Amino acid sequence: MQKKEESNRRIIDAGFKCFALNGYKKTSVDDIAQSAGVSKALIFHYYGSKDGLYSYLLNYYIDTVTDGLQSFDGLYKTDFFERLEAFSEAKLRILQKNAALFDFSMSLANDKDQKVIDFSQPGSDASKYFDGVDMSRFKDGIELDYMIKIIFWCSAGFIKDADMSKSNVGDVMKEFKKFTDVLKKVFYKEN
Amino acid sequence: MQKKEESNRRIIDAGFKCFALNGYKKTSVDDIAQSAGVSKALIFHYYGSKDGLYSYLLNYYIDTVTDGLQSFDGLYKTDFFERLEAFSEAKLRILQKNAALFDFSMSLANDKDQKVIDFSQPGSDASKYFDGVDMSRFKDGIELDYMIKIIFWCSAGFIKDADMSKSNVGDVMKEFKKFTDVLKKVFYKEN
DNA sequence: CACCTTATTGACCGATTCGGTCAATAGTTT
DNA sequence: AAACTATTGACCGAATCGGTCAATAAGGTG
Repeated sequence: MQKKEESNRRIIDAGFKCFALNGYKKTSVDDIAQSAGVSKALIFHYYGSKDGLYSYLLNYYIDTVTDGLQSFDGLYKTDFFERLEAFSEAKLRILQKNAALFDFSMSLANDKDQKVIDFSQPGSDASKYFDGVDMSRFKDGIELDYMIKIIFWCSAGFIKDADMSKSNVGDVMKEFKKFTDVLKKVFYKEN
Repeated sequence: MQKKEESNRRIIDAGFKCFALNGYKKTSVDDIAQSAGVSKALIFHYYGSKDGLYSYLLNYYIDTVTDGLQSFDGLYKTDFFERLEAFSEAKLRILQKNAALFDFSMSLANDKDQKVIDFSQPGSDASKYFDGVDMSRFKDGIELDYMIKIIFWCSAGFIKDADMSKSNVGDVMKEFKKFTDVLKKVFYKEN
């Protein structure tokens, strides 16, 4: 009887989606139950309370991201774009496990509910994943900070537009590489 | 007695902010009243109902954007970046009137409430403001679509990061021009 | 088939919040 | 102080909130 696991999976997905969309306070258990296509009573049966479900989801999210990035194996790459691609792919592979995880992670920073603030970890920022990168290949005539910002705006825009649901990580990364190739071509010195 | 106008102004600001944050259904009149620092009764006294306030805000938003873009005077510019700058500045000047307007406009697309869908206009897309632009100055070796996407991702990122509250439009545009200069330098043919 | 176990639900609870009303109050002008 | 306007606290019935529980539906096993 693996019906239980599927119901549970749907509750988790719906929970991430709803909490990401409306925050802790403005999300009702009824919302999640309806989104999951499951009775409200079942959610309380599994998680005891709204708090219980939220705590579970938050830990689930933290564990997933931590585990995923712990195995990040791109730190040996010194080329900026190779590192960016490796990091983006690692992140995408994590988020692919659950499409709503990404929205949920974005919503944590905006949720003003004390319950969320108390739980929230001091955000795993991306900067530490870019230590020891070789910046000397960037063009000299253009301010480096601006190029970096442009690159990260593009990454954010790409990941936001990317349709993660229907395509696999490999395809998405192939498309992403086309953009980094353009950026590399225009931002790196010519030689 | 212009106290009335200030209270009204605060209700409008708070209304935009709250509706943008949580959508129509998940926003309570109490939320708006608290955010505006005003009693709930006053809101009903001015606007009659939650519907009434929302309709007023929606029309206010539509009128503001329509009026603002009607006077857009950059259509004669054929250079892509000059047109982009002119369009961005026009948009910024509109949004500067009310900081919450921008968030509100973004939220309209996401609000699934039927009340919002019924009211919502068919979004004033930016594409028609880029007719007749000269694309021949872009480099030949790079796919044009990718460059365009990159440029618009950067615009979105910039406008999202920009702190509209403390600085005036002129300063923000000066900073924006630094970025378009970088993009122009790397995406235009050299001559 | 009957029997047992597990998964799931509809109906319900008291408490809170919802949109909305209204008589009373505070502030300003004359 | 009288008159008027702006604003509010207290309150309404209805809806929704988080949460409970007995009943049921749905396998698995003999």
